[in-house]
Amino acid sequence: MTLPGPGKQPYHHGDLANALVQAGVELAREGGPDAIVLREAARRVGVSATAAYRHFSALPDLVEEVAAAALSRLALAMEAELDRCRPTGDARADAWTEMLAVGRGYVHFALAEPGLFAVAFTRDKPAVDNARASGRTGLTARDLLERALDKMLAAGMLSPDDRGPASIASWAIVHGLSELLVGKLSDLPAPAREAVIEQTLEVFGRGLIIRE
Amino acid sequence: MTLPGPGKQPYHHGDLANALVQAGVELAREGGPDAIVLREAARRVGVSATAAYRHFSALPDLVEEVAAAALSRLALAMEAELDRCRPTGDARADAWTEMLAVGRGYVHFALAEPGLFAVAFTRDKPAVDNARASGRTGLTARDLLERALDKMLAAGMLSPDDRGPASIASWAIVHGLSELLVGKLSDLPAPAREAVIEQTLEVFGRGLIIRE
DNA sequence: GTGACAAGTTTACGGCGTCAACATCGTCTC
DNA sequence: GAGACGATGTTGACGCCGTAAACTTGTCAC
Repeated sequence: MTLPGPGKQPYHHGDLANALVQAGVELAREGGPDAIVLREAARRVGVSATAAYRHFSALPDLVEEVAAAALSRLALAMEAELDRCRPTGDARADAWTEMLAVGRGYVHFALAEPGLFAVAFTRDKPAVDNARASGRTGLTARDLLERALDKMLAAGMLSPDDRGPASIASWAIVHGLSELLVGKLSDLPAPAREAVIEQTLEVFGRGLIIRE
Repeated sequence: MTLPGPGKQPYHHGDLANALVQAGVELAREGGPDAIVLREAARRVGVSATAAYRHFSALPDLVEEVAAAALSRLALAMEAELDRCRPTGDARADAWTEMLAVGRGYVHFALAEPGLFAVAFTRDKPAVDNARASGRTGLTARDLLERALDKMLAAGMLSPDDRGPASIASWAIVHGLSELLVGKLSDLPAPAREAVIEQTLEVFGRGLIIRE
């Protein structure tokens, strides 16, 4: 024992559940969903392999928590991108700027944190509590997208008939673009990647915006 | 031993590599990428656990083969959807019909075979040989998409300036829609799902097609 | 025939998720 | 205070997984 004083760790951790989720997030960042390994998370927290079972019924439970944290970080990244928008007063321009920011935030998060992004959309759990999956403003990634679409609608640049379809279509375009850039198109050099993102969002926007 | 006659299996399998890939495809159908388990594939083929190592350097090798097979099936599904198109002679209408068929084939395959679809886009292998990943006509899923876009271009309904961006944008919209419908939106009832697919493709198409 | 090589087998190792049994702590009651 | 008790961690064990090493069986070339 090298550290005297209060260094001796107590028998009980105190906040093991959160610590394990935190470790799980780190593992997910390093290697995606499959890298979330119960024994390794426990090891990193400095606790025995089976201690996690006092807080999670099994591994998928922990993965679900990590997924919620990942979704929250996605929302935070989108909010950060939104913060960089400076409104001009032109409702139409501002609405589209917000829509672009939301989309860019989504895709850039996927590129910056591919492991977390993959965990966030791991499909083997039914539903995630929205409260834990949200960002600073309490809104989820999807909420942020819906809000941008509502502003486009309010600005008269989106047909009411399109409001419904636009919801899933917008999500699909940013999600698909993210998955492709992180996966099959992962060898695109960064500059080309940025161009692709802008062009894709623009082409998609033309389908939404009412031609005047 | 209950079966007499020629039932005694030979020491050498004869076509073990293919048999293992076939078993891997079946496992992937049942449970996605994580369900591809070497020992189980060997068990199903009736061979010892380590026999696979005579044909694959390790598990990721087998997964890669399964992924190629899955991509091939995706292309086949898209070709089948294309076969149902009856050309009208109107180049513009036919081009868009083909585009829709390609997109529908993509999304419907994902919904019909979510496990294979997930394996096809598992991201931990660099590249897949296009020959093995193609369908009946020797074209990959992406090739089929590009061909539809070329026809739209030839029919004058797609601006040459958009031809480049349209490539990835189209892929992104069908891919993102597939991932969402199989994942986070998996509880959508089938009829609503079909409506979403049609509406999404239509909204996206409006962004591509030159407004006359 | 015999020797080399390809293809399958057995055995073994460490890592994983998980269960059952045991240990330690704070807390609540008398 | 004393002691019971529930929540939290630990140890040990089990079966499954991927993989490596050494051995066995079949085939074909000479």
